[in-house]
Amino acid sequence: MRHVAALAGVGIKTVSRVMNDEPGVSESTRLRVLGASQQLNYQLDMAAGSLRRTGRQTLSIGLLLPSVSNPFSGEIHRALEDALAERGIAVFAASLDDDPQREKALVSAFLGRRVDGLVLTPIAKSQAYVIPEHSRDLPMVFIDREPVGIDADAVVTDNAVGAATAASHLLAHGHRKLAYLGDRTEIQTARERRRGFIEELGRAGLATSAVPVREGLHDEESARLAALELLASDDPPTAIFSSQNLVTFGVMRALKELGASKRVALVGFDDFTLADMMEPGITVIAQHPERIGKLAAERLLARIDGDRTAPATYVVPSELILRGSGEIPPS
Amino acid sequence: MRHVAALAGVGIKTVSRVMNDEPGVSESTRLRVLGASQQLNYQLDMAAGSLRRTGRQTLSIGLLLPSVSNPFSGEIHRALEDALAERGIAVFAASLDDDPQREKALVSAFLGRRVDGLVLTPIAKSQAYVIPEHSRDLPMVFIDREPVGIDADAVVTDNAVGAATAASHLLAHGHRKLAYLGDRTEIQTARERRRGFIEELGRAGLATSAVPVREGLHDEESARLAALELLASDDPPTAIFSSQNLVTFGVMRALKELGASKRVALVGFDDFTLADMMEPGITVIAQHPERIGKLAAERLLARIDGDRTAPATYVVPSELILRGSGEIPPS
DNA sequence: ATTGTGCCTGACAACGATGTCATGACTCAT
DNA sequence: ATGAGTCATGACATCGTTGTCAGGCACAAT
Repeated sequence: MRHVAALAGVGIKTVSRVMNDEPGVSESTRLRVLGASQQLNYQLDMAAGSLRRTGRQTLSIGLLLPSVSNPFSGEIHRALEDALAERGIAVFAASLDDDPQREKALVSAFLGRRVDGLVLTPIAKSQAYVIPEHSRDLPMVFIDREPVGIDADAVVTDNAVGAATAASHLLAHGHRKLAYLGDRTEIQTARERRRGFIEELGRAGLATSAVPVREGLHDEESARLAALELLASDDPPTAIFSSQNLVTFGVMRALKELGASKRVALVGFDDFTLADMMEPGITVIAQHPERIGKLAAERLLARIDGDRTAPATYVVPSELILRGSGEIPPS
Repeated sequence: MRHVAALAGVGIKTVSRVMNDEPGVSESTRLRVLGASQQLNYQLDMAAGSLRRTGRQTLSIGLLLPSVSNPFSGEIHRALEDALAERGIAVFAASLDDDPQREKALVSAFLGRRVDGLVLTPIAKSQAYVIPEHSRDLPMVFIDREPVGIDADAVVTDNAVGAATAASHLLAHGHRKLAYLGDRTEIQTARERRRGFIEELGRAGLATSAVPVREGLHDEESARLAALELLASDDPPTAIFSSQNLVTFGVMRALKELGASKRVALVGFDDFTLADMMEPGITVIAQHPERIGKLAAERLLARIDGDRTAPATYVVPSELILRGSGEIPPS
């Protein structure tokens, strides 16, 4: 900036005024400064600026996702980015990989970079460790799962309701022998989905203790094996609910292997590309990651703008999408 | 930092030393400072630090992708992140959306944040606008496509070779009537893939002028329509090569509608989830985004560490994956 | 007693910007 | 001509940190 000032023959403060579009600079000096800055290819240093600037904003936020390569996370990321880009806010994104220690380390890395806010998918057992920052009014929105040990904004899918919808859909198609295949129970959303599914069966008068529940499935292969085992039992289910994409894929593989794709009903939680191109099409409870991202961005911006209302949890409804696999009648 | 110093009863420079693990601090003061910093929940301000620090690194880089919600981009992002995380480098990620102006604006936004390096997917017709920064030794690696108007590092897939492999694979299975469905020709990779495909047919002695080429396809629907039209012609192709995921999906839909999935051969460029679960499985030329990301990270780190060798283009080989659709013989 | 050698330690300037405030030049009404 | 008001401008302190350097202390060697 000094060089620009020298070249334009003005004080550095005047350069600062021009670069920030502040009033009180005559048109002629403005042009002179602009010319000099272009000639030197000068660009304002945002970090240095926010050091002194009142409010001290860095116009950047931190985003913690299960993995940036996960399509669901990608959609959230994209929606957030779009909402924040309008305000010139850049996004630091990082992957957690189900590692609670990484969660803390990354939060710390973002804090050290003085982000204006944090959007995070909680992984660790408790998020109490960010209480100091939260109390200091660092804007913070949790997504996908509600945080534990801290009262903060959260944006989540109606997991239990969605799973219950799946259950009642299968019941309505005449199924009485249903099975639940789910992810690890440490994951809050997995627990919620199971609860919603089982409770709905209970409301319909089914002996829920007799409903096969297979949990702890975190990849395609374990889900495939669990489904094969279930379907090979004496009294196999006529309908399966899978609580997550990878589990759904595993079940699909098992059904295909057994040639049972058109005989056993399947409803999966989470939509996925080409679900409608499968044979049959896969009926799903779709989440709306783009709405989650958008809503999270809105909440975060509101907090950044000084909203001090009590934290709340915002629920984004899921949606049942009929494609065939969920409408197969019991055999 | 002042507060920590005051609480610990030391000078701020000593606090700085402790926080940066510099030598020359007695164990007793070190503990006192550490205690005070924890009590105050103090965290170093990286931005302020790098302002003064020699080398002036911010430990953050900028990453420009077609879209963070695109799975291919997501894989690259993830591989980059993993390689950079070891050095404590954080990643600003942003989506370009095929908008050349956005490319420039985002580069500018990252420069203003004084990133230590840039990894970018070029969209604009020329990347000459970053020459000033590149000359100033700002590390820069282009991915997926080679930049125009600037001599800089690039990491790309062997697009032409991959497409040629697809062509020779189909030829080997006896096809003589092949069609090419491709993306917009403004996109360098699309042109390369077409070139590789057509040239290979030429080498095999086919009259390439007779090979139907449909380009400018950028989404499923336009690809579907193009495929339908081709297949409804007097002399329909017995094999189709699609140059990109969305185009492949469109072709798959068209084939399904016509009940021709098992009659017309199909090879797609780019792998995708569940490709093996389709009926038949879809044969593809798979790219390796994770290798692209890893290699880009390595090049960037080398540049950051002062490597001044001449810029080069690194080619990541693609891979033919047989799944059935590409092995259908001509009818 | 003096000098030298390490080791800790803190005062101070500097990084690149912005907030505050004083200054000088004008204009305009009295 | 005078005082008030407006406008453009730059000097300077400051943001939170690190680089430089000098000072003080303890201990060993002379």
